[in-house]
Amino acid sequence: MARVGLSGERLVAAAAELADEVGFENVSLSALARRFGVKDASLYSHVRGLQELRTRVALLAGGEMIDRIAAEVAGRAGKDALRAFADAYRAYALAHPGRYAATQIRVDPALAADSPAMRRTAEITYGMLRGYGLSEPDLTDAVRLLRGTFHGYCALEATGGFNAARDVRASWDKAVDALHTALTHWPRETPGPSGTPGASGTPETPEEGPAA
Amino acid sequence: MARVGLSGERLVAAAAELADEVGFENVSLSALARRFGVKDASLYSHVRGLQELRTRVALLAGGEMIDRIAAEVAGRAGKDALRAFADAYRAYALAHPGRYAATQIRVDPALAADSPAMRRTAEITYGMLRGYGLSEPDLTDAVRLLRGTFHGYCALEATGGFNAARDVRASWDKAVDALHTALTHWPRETPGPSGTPGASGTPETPEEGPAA
DNA sequence: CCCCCGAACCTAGGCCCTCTAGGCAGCAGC
DNA sequence: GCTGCTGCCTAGAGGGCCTAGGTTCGGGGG
Repeated sequence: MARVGLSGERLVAAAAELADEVGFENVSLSALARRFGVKDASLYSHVRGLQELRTRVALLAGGEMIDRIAAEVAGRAGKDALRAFADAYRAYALAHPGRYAATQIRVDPALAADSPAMRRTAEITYGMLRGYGLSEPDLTDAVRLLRGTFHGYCALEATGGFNAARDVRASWDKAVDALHTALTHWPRETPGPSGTPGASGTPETPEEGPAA
Repeated sequence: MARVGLSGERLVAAAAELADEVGFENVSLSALARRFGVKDASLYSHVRGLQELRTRVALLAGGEMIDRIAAEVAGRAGKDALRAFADAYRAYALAHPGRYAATQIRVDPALAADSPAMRRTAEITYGMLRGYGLSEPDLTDAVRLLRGTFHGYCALEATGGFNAARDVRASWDKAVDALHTALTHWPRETPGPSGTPGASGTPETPEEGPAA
């Protein structure tokens, strides 16, 4: 039979495309094999199974996403950087819903920890926040707030959670503005009576990026 | 054979429990039937299929969730109400991960629109924001920001997205504080040159709740 | 009390999916 | 041209969703 020239990379790339078309949870090895004109059992020489395929798509998408974000954030600071980050994030999530969904799966922390995408994401996120003059643990708290808001907003928008007539893009701009004011007026530790312990230590393990 | 006494309600309730145990995406009709000591084909007299089961679990969970939230928010206003809402939201999401995941699936908008849970969620959310003195379209924008942040934060926490050593609960408190300051310093329309149209009309279709 | 009828549960089977075991054929190097 | 690796194959087990049609249980009317 004519050899198609399968490889792990080609499978992962095709799976990412398929995910954007039919949804991440609907990518199946069968469908992927069909797309290559090949039997599903043939894929197992290149990919250990569905799970490995999924995590490889997740890492691919995480890398793509942080590259786009980094390109937009580069050279900007403060509110400009925040807006660039936010818009690039949302643009990727909307343009590549399947890949974006992939970035949200649970991945073996050890495997994720030494993925370059994660390291880059952490660097860029923390770097973007440096202009706001926060220090640990507020930095980590702010990163979590941003990641949560960006993800939740895009997830709700993608699943049709926003039904009101209001334009989503305009709402998004306002949300980013609101996050900016939240960051500039960040609730500092007011040393009240018996304040929280709040270990203001070193960065330790930085918060990671979308490819969790 | 001994009749087990199946019914749509019992199936949905059991599916919700199963979802909390094994994850929402892992509830299968087969597993549900097994749990009742019954063949999977027997479930089709009570439930049209997997999809209907899922959306019924989603509506159940949405109702439970907004009930808990309403109980906590009742009698509070301003920042107290926000904190009560947020904490009840997160508590439900962490205590019932499967049910919570169910609330995030895409549901037929027509079906969702006349679900009492959705109406209640919209009422309570908008009511909670009334103290911040916002008017449309800022109200809708603020609702979207809150929903996005709450959902994204809980989703990331649930899927293990927060790896840093920082206590998540403390981060959450800070995030809610930050949202409060964002709401109190909400970016108003500064009528600059050629400002956005910004139809400041009536509430129209209010934003709906977690049971999207 | 009995019968009867509808509902509750069953078996059988089709289709799709994942994954394993083992076979054959095309391409590289000798 | 031969050899051997490996890319792709067939065969098959196991599970999930769902339909069609059979059987038996339980309650209500005669």
